[in-house]
Amino acid sequence: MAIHSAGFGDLCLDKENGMALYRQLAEILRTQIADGVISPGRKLPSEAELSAAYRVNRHTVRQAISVLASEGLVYKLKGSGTFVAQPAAEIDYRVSRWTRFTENILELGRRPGAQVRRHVELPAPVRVAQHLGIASGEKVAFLEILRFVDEEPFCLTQSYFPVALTPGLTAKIQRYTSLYELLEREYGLKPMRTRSVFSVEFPSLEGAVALGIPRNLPVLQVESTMVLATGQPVEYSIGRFRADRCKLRVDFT
Amino acid sequence: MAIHSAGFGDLCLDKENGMALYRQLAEILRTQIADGVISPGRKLPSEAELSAAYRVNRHTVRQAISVLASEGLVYKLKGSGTFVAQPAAEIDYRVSRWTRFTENILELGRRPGAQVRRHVELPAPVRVAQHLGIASGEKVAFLEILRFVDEEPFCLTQSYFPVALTPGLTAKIQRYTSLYELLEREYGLKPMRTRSVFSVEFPSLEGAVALGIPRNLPVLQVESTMVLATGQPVEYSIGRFRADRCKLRVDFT
DNA sequence: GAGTGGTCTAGACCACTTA
DNA sequence: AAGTGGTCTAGACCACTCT
Repeated sequence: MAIHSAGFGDLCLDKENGMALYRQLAEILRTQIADGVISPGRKLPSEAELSAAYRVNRHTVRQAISVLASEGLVYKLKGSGTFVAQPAAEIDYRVSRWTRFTENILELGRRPGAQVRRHVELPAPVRVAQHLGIASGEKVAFLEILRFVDEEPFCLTQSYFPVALTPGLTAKIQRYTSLYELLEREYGLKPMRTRSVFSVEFPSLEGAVALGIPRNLPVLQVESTMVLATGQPVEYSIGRFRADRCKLRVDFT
Repeated sequence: MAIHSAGFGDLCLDKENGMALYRQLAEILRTQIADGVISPGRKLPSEAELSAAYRVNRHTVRQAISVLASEGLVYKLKGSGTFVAQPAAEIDYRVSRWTRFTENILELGRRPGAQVRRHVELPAPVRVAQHLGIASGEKVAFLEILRFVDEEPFCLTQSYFPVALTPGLTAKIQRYTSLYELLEREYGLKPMRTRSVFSVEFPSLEGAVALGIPRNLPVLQVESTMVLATGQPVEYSIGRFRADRCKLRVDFT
């Protein structure tokens, strides 16, 4: 493949100005991406091409690209090339007492989706038991759901429910697209969010694969506790959101 | 300097098992750190030592260490060495309608601190004007404050106030340790948080230096709008928290 | 001055994708 | 089969820190 871009002479990098070559190259590429010289989804020149064009070693090129990759600005496909990431139209996701994923996304005029990856009953781990106000080891229903917006992975959620409140939950989940529709129709439960804790974490290997991001891209994690009108805890969940796709908004009304 | 650690033979890395050498080495180091074999604050063996001990090239060692560095597990000091990061005792920071930094930290039994890095009046940028409900270009007081917990950088906050509501703010700020004490005593204002937007961002160069973190470590960003009892916006702020030091908690009471 | 991490080059082999 | 990124080695020079 030929290099289409004009201006790929060799004048560009300056060995004397004190800034490392790879930083200079990263800056050039960052600017070209920002300016749309290489548009989202398009392939960057290969490492060999950049190496030749800027007259630096291929490893120096790799170092430059790795900077951009660690910021999520580009992504690499083995054997295929390095591509400019989609600008990740940001989703303004509301977190409040009553908001639920499906309605939240529909209100934004986008298509919500979900895939149940795991559904089992298990003894409550200590941490989960504490949040649910039950004895450690008591049975809980565990759900792991990967959620999509416009068919793109958006967040991976692990939820725990006391089996006492939601008997048979793991069996019924496949028949619904919305978790909260299920809770209301099958059990007459209307959980209310009572606490959310926001933090930045790096995904597990499995989580990264599910969300379609590299392990070195951080996720926005939200631990939430849901209760009934009586105050009894009904759900403890850990949601891991793709940090490049959303901001989480809380309104203190 | 001699190598103190026992067990630094050469048996460890397996070239055949398919996992890259640098990943294997990263895993070994990660485990040693987790197990306390190398305790926080202590120096890792130098790149040259690791290279010799595990019989791999120094670049392979660097690649392994860079994995850990990008997770904030270790940090490097030029000319000095690579060190295990402090486990960063996590701070449970409450975000609510009325909570303020100083009280928040005092309640946790820790020492709050602050340093005003910038205080100027300037014409409101578009974005700021929108949030404050004023005309773009109208005068606002701009404050940049670096906050500490136990003398360690904790968050960097940029705040904007309409000058009309807080005349002379930038001149008075140096006389107070708590911003909200100032607002109440000098202007009789009791701002209430009405909205917070949480996201993950990478720090600017300057921000990274102030917070004492590398640029490739993400920060937890919180954009907040504060209003008076009348509903009039009085402050728009962007706080960037060290993600390794805190979780932000919201209670929906 | 010795030791450290930071940067750059050169060359090699591999597994994977694409055609 | 050709091209791509992934990994590893070897050797070099630098600026910085420590003592």
